[in-house]
Amino acid sequence: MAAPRKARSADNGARLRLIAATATIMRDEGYAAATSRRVAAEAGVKQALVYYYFPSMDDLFLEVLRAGTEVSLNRIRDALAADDPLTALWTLNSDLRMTALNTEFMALANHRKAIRAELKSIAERVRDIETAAVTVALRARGIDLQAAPPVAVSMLIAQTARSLCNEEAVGVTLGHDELREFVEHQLRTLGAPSPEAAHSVD
Amino acid sequence: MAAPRKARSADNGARLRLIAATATIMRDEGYAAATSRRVAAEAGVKQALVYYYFPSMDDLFLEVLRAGTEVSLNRIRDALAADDPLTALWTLNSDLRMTALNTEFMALANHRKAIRAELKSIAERVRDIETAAVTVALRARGIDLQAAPPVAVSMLIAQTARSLCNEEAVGVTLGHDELREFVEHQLRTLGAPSPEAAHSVD
DNA sequence: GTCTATAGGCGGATAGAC
DNA sequence: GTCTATCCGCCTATAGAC
Repeated sequence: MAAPRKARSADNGARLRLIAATATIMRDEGYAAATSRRVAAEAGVKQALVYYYFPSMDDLFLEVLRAGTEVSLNRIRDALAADDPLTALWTLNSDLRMTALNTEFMALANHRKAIRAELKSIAERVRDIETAAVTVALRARGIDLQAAPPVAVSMLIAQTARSLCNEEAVGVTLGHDELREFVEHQLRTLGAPSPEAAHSVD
Repeated sequence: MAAPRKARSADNGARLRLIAATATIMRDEGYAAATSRRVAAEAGVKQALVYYYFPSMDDLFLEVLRAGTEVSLNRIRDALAADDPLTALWTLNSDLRMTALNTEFMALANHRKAIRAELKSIAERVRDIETAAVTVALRARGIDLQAAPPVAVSMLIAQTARSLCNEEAVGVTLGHDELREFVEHQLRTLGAPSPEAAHSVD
């Protein structure tokens, strides 16, 4: 917090470049490769500057996580405003680009308290947003919310999509076509709001 | 391969202790903490001995993975031989003990070819075993295997259980009760082999 | 099979000049 | 705000004694 945050004063964007560089290296080579020297080089600055902006490397990792959060949350909110929130949820969590970085942070979170707390907070915000969208969608389809709690349906869709991405990232694809087809079939079946339910919402 | 494998000759179990020590440290502090010095200390030997048994630290990581494989596969096979394979699959993958180590290896696999290949091979063997058990269970329940492909059902159950564990490991529990209850309700519904199906198998 | 010793490098972090 | 220079520790890996 001692380091400048929004102070766009004399800073040439080095802070932002450092955050972006760290994310890139973590994604491509793992958190262990994201050293102060490597991220500085990637950002085009000298190593000591890292410690001008961030008290320690752990703080930098935390900032990488925070920087991605608002962007992600907005993407999620936008996507879930679409016609079919259930399919949107599936597509959203099938995005392979975030997978590697997520895995790194999960691994980090297992051993660093600050990362764990931040990740928990983010995960819960995401879940709240996704569950809200699913609630609306299920209600519009006339589905009994007691029998199929929106939060459970939301998690099922999102976690399944993520699991497929995680596996794909390490080259495992056995059964993926079948599971994708199965899920997408269920989504199509639930696809359109049922007529009688549409009335009951009026 | 130059290092002794099953040579129980004059070795006091140092090799096995090194593998166990590495697993412990990876689980507790992450793969980056599993250095030759730390694992040697944990195993009660000197650092250089690590390089007598393993050409490099990466090779040691690989051996940790391999050592766990046979144990795990047997556990899985045993569990799935139970009365209710679907519930067994759910319980099996809800085991919190393996979670942290799995996460470490997933992260490692994203950046090391040898680990990735080994993990892929293991994952596919596990999937084959689990799918076989699910196939039998679904058939016994008279479920249409075209509409619900065993590999998809198997993945859905296993991956959902694992996702819950992964989240729990970082302290996220929002919605877990609802999802567990939902899944377990579905499992109960599918619980007993249906009478007519039982006949059709005769 | 296990050790001591060491080479040579990279790591986090700080002091202080500009 | 960015740099140079530096401290000091830990790392992987090897050589060679016992």
